[in-house]
Amino acid sequence: MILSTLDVTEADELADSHEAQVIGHCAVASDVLSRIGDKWSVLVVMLLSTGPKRFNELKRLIGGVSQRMLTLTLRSLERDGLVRRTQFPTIPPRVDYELTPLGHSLCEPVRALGAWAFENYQTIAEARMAFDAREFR
Amino acid sequence: MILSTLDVTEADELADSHEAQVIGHCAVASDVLSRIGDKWSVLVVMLLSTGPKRFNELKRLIGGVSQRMLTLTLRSLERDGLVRRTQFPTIPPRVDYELTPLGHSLCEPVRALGAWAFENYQTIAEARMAFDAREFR
DNA sequence: CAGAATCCGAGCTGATACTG
DNA sequence: CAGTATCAGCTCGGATTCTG
Repeated sequence: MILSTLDVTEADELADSHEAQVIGHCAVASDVLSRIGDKWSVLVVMLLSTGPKRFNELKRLIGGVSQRMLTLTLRSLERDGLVRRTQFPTIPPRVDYELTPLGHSLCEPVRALGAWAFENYQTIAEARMAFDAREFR
Repeated sequence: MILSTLDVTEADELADSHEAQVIGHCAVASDVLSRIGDKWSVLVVMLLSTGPKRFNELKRLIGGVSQRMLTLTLRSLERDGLVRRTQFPTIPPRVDYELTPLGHSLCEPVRALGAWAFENYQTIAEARMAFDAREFR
């Protein structure tokens, strides 16, 4: 179970140290990150932040995702209560996906991280090139 | 190459739409997330935010990490310019890891996400249980 | 102490075909 | 349209062993 990485025993053992709090706090942050850190979740959440979308609409917008992965991504977002799925029993079937309030609240910190990424990804790219250049001496 | 998921052709094709910007912006965010969204990077960065640490010191503090994964995590953080590695040619060898200014700047948005996680992970856990309960009807 | 190298199994992923 | 089912390929990650 992902969200119980920090079980009670471990927490108690380290209860006093300052690092324990850092670890505890970050274990939770880490779990959330590994949840939304996959290839598609953030993309989906951010696209849904502008309003409800249908399945194939998302698929087209994202572009590089297989229908299998989009299904799995949406299902796990729904499971975590970030996305609400509404299906209309029409023919052909129609399914809408939209963010829950919880999903919307996630957008803010994600946008903060996105802003950081946007400001620094060139620096990162340069650091990588410099690093890789030193590899081949 | 991770940071070029959004290549120029795609960017041009979608240049006008509003979603294009969402996608473009989020592709970068997504790359960064998939970079730090792995199991250990955030933990390492946050631990280093309190000061330089040695290899086995980090290993002990984190607890559940194999030395292989810690090595790989540190190396890729170093490659991205988030961590500086300093080795002292003593016997036994000693290696210090510390955050670069770039690494420190990452702490802020990550902390924001951590705060969100801390506030909401119980809600998420409940949503999961509710979802899983509905599975078995 | 701080790794590098190797092996190997579990799990993620994409492609493909099928369904209501 | 919006999925499900199945299978093969590949990557990830842990355990173990070896080195300067």
